[in-house]
Amino acid sequence: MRRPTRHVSVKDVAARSGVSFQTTSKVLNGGGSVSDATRARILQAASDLGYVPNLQARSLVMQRTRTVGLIAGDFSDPGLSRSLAGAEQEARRQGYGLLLTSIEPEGSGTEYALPAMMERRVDGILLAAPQMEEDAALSHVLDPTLPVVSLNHIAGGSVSTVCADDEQAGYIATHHLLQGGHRVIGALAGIRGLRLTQGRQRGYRKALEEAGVETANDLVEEAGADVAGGLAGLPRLLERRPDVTAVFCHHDLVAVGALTALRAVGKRVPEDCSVAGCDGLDSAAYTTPPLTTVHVPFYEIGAEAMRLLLKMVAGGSPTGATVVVPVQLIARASTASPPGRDGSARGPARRAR
Amino acid sequence: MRRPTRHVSVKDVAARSGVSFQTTSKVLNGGGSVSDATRARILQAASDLGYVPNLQARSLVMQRTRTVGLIAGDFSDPGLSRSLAGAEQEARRQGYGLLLTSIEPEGSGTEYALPAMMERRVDGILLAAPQMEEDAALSHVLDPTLPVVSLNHIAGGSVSTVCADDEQAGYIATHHLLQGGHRVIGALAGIRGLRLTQGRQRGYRKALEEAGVETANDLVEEAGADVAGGLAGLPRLLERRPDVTAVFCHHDLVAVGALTALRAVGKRVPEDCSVAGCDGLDSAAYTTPPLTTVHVPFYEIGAEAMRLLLKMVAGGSPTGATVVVPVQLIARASTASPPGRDGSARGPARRAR
DNA sequence: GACGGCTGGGCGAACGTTCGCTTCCCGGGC
DNA sequence: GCCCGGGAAGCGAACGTTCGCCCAGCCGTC
Repeated sequence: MRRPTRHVSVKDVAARSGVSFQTTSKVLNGGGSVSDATRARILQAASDLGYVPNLQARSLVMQRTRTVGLIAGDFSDPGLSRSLAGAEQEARRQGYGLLLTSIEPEGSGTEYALPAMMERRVDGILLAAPQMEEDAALSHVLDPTLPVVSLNHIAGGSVSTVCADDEQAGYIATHHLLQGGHRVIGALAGIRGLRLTQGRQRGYRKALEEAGVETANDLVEEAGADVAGGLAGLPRLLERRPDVTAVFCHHDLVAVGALTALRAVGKRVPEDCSVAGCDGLDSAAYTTPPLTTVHVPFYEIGAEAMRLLLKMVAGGSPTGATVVVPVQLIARASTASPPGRDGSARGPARRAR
Repeated sequence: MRRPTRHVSVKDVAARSGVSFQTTSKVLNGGGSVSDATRARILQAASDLGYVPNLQARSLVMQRTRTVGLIAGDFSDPGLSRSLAGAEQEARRQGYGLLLTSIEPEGSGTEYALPAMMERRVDGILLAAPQMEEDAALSHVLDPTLPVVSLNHIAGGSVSTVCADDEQAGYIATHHLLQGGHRVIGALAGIRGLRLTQGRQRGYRKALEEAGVETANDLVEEAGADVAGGLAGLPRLLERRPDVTAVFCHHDLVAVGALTALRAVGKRVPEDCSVAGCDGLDSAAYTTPPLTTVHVPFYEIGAEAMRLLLKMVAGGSPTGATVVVPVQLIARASTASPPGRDGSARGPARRAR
């Protein structure tokens, strides 16, 4: 079952240029003191033969693979796939390979993904799977000497994370609605238990409390993170609280569902009800009406996480700082003043933060 | 710069169980004739020590890495990211690692991506980057002994590909519009030069020709593959041909842009103009109105491509069959009969295929 | 003229595996 | 009592690198 053709190795190059293979190695790595003549000869031979260094062998002696692992959740998730793009780009920029695994929605990655990465001796691991937040055992099974960065909070707290300022996200979206004059603002919350959801929810409540308006529990409805969740969640919310004039959705996809659901019950957006999303997906710009949202720089988060990870790899330290990335409001046409109020966007509720 | 902690190797396990490391290796790989007693002792020692085999070292002697490379274009592209998911899942199922690189929109991948994979001695490469179609040099620089499968056509023709039946896609979308009674059907074509675009365009023309309706060049407008393309392309088309009553968009994202653009000029969909997309993105179900589209099984395409690649890897043969995957129409509310015609969806234009 | 330093290059070892072959020992058959 | 067969384990080599150390020659210097 061996591959039929042998690759050309340093020894082949050495034989062709009449030196020892160790000297060849020196030359090919730029080091050592070798005369210009032999250097040229070796380089020539290498290019003649089409020599490609074998990183496996190099890794063996160097004890580092210049490869990092990335354990991802569902990369159909647009946010995650942007982060992946950022991480990949940064790894590539620094000359690292990226070994990708995803884990099933139920799984924690402990059974397959982690062993697969360990066997391949990755220099570090980037975690990008929300479902890993649940797994308390994870931090035990993780090699404590291996640099790990996560885009999600990991139980145990020893893993450094890079993520968006979710509290700020919830805050500025809600604040924007308050500024518009809304006083009964519902929320379609994300996946229960996730730090992200908790953060956005905290921001939402904080904004409401600061403005001195109602923060009742029946104003928030769980809606998951996809369109179907919004489609189902909004009617439930509306049934309980028909008086809401604005809804803050933890996710843009949920907002898309909410938009559709509102249309279905005959409510106009934004005239009858405003909708604000969160995530800043590209597609949010093309809903009807275009969705007000909070832009989360997923790409930069992925890149920053990889940057941090590689710094830890280079420094040999398994722990690093935790980074929180700021977010930004993008106001569009899905939010306006509530019915029966003329549209002074800059209301008295404005607060500094 | 070496990693501070040594990993435990077979020698460590051997030392602890009092046998030679080769015997340990035998046991750990299930082979050889070893007494049950020592086998148990070795297994125990391995688990005590937390032994993790080193695939680098194994690869070195086995001459295969159980890792395949995947060179992707932009994986913010929803279709590509679905294919990626399918490919990853299949690789994982078969115990292969996946080394991921993406290439910049301009690049062909020859400069960085390919060398990076070759150095890491991947067992095969999956190509998933549309822009590689352009690069005629690619098939030369590719190691002819290395199994390669592509999701896009590769110049030179020696690379086996797995892709959707794009001609069928264009055909059934157009056919559906014809069935609705449309006779002036425009097209917003995808990225120029791509096989995918050519195929879909061919299907579009074929359906029109079979129905005996006009196939003028001024009915087709280039619109790329994203929302902005549709946003810009539709007005251009409409200006030239204000009489179109239906538009076939090569991509759902383009259709989203077209929908928005139509709304902007005061045309109702589908009453004034029908719109059909192609790709079958999830988000197409949630546009206003929900988009009629052709479902392309990206996930299965990715999985099938990986399956083919791994079969080639196992068989040691660098070439394999080319697979064309069927597609399926999903009729939704964005298509109906043209204005001034009552809505008999099953018109006389129906043809078998 | 001997010695020291520098330069160009070689050599052996190590990294962690797998694989084929040899060795040892024990039991059974003639 | 001898030989042979077979099971259990060991040994050496190889995979393709990097690294530290050594050695031979040459030049300059006192």
